[in-house]
Amino acid sequence: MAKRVTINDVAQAAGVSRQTVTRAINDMGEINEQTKQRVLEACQKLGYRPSRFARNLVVRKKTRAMGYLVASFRNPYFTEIAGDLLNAAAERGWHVVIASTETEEEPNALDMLSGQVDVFIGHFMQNDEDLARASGGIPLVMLERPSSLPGMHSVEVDIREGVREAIQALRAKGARRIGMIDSSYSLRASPTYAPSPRRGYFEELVGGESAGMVVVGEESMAGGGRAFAELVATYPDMDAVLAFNDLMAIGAVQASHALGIEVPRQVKICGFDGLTLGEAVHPTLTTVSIDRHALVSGALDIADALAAADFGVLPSMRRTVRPHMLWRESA
Amino acid sequence: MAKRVTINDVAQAAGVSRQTVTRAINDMGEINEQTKQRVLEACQKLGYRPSRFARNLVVRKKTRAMGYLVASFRNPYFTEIAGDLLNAAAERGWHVVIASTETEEEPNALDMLSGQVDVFIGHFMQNDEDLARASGGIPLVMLERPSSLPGMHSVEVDIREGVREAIQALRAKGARRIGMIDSSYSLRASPTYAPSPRRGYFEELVGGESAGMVVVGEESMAGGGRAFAELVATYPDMDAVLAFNDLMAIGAVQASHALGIEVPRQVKICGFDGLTLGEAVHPTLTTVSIDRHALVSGALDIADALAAADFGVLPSMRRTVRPHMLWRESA
DNA sequence: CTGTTAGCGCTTTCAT
DNA sequence: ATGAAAGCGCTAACAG
Repeated sequence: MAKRVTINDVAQAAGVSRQTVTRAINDMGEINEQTKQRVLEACQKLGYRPSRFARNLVVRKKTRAMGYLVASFRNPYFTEIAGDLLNAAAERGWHVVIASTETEEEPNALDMLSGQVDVFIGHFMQNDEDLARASGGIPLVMLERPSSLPGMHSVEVDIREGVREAIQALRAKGARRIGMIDSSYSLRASPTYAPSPRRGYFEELVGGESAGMVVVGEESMAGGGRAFAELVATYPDMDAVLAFNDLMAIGAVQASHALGIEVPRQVKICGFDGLTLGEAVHPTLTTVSIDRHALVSGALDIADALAAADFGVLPSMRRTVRPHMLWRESA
Repeated sequence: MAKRVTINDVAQAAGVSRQTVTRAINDMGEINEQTKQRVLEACQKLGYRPSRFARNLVVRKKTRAMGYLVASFRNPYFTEIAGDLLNAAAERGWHVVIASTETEEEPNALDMLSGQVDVFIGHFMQNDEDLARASGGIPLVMLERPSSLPGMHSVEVDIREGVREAIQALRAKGARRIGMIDSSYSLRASPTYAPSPRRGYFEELVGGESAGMVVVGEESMAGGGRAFAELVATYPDMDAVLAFNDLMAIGAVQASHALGIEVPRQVKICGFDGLTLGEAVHPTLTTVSIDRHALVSGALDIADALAAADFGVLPSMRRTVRPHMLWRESA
C-alpha cells in the first residue's frame, strides 16, 4: 500500500507551505487566487485526501457520533427504528455508525466501534456486566430494557400495560380462550429458553383457564406460523392469540389461510409492535403499537444530555414509552 | 461544557507519565499491577475518555470507514441490502456510517459524512456532476446505476435481462395482455416524471398490444394497490402485471382481494426485487429477484480495491449482477 | 517496570 | 498574501 499523501506532499508539490494548502482546500480567503488554483491542482494530481482524524483532532467543533447496534435486519421493527433514529439523529447533529449484531456477537460489535463513537444505543441482549466490560467505558442507552449500572441508561416500554390492554380488548371483543405465541429469542443469549417478559405479563394477566396456552417459536414469520398451527392443534377451542411481535403474528395470519381458519371470525390475532407491514397481510393486523418515534426521541434526549456532560459517567437516566392498541382487521 | 479530560490530566492525577496511562488503559503489560489500578481509578474518577481521533491518528492500522446512504427505510429492499452490507463489511474490517436520504437531500448527507468516511456507497438519485461536487473528492460506489466520471464506480443490475425473463415467463404461463406498474420515484430528483429504465425495457420488450398498458404510482404498497386498481379498470382484459418492485406488487396483491380478483387465475402478478416479504402475502409473490448478496459483494470488492490504492482517484470500476426469476404463487 | 522523546496530519495563532 | 511555530491527544520507540 502506497504511503499516504499528506498535506506536506501537496505543499511541496505546489511550492507553498502547509498553511497555504489548508487555506486553499478550506476556502479560507487570504490567499491569492492563482496560488489557490495551483494548490488545488496539486491536490488533484496527487490524489490528496485530508485525514479525517487529524482534522477532527484539531478542530474545535467536536463531531458527535453514536453507535447503533441493530439486533436484526430481518425484523422490520428494528429497521423502522433505525430509519427513525437516523433521521432524528441527523437533525440533532449526530453521526450514526451502525453495526449489526445479527452475525456478530454484541461484545465484539461494541469493541469494534468503541474507538469510533461517543455513545452506544441498541436493543442489547447481554447482561449489564458484560456490556459494561465490552463498551470500554462508553455510555450505553438501552432500548426496551431497564438499566441499573451507572453509565447505562434506558428507554423502556411499558410492556405490561400493552399486554393488559390487548387482553382486555380481546375480551371485550368476545374472546374467552386466549393463547400466546412467545419468542425463543432468549436462546441467543443463553443456552436455555427463558420466558420473555411479554409471556410473563401475559400469564400474570390473562388469568384462569387461558394461563397455560403458550407456545414458543422462532422469531420470524415462519416461526410464528408454526407456533400458530401448534397452538390451534393443541387448543381447538382457542378463539384469540396474542403474538410476541408483529412478525410472528403475520406468520400466524398466513398460517390461518393454510389451516382454513377464518380470522378474526374463528380466531382473533393480535400482534405487538405496530409495524406498517401489518397492512400487507389479509386481513390486516391488529396490534399493540409501540411508539417508535417516542422511543428514538427518548434515546436521543439521553444522548444529548450525555454530550452536554462531555460523556462522563452519569447516574442512570430513564424514560418510559407507553404502547397503545392499533385496531385493524385481525381482531 | 467542561474542558475535555485528557490523558495528561489522568497522568497528573495518578502521578505517572502519559505513557504509563496508555499502558494501563490499553492493557499493554510492562506495568506494575498496582500502578495500573491506580491509573484506572484515576480514569474512573475523572471520567476520562480517550479521544478516538487522536488515537486513530497515531495508530498504524488504519480504520476504514464507508458511508452508506440509504434511500428509504420504508422499502425492505434497501434495509435488506443494508443488513447484508453491514454484515459483509464487518467481515472485511470496514466500519459503516449510515445516513438516510429519506428526509435529507443527498448532497447534504454526503457533505455531512465527507469528513468521516473513505468511500460512499448508495443508490444515488442526483446526477453525476452534483454528486462529484458534494462528495468532496471521496470516491463513490453507485448501486444499480452506471458510473461515468473517474472516481465514481458502480455495481449495475441487468434490469433489461430481468424484465425480458419476466415477460417471457409470464407469456409461457399463458399471459397475453401484460400491464405494468411503474414508480414515480423520478419525481424525487426532478420536477417531472421520467419513465424508469424498467418501464423502458418493458415497453421495448413486451411488444404489440400490451405496449401502452402502463400506470404510474407512488412507490409504496398503497401506491401499488391504487395503480393496480387503475390498471384493472382501464384494461379489463389484462391477464398479467409486472410491477416496478415488490413493495408495489404486494400492494397489488392486497388490492386484488378488495377487487375480488383471483391471483394468479385471473391476473398474474410479478414483482421485482425478490424480497423475503413476498412470502407474507397470500398468494406469495412471484418476482424477479436481485441477488443482494452479489450486489453488496461487488460494492465491497470495489471498496477494497480503492482502499488498496489508498482511496486515490481511480478510473471507473464496474460490476454487473444478473437478476433471476423467483417462482412463488402469484404468477 | 517507567519515563522521555518523537512524531501522526492537520489547523490555529502569530509573525512577516 | 504567505510562512513559522505551536499545539490538538495519543502511542511507538527508545531509553533508563
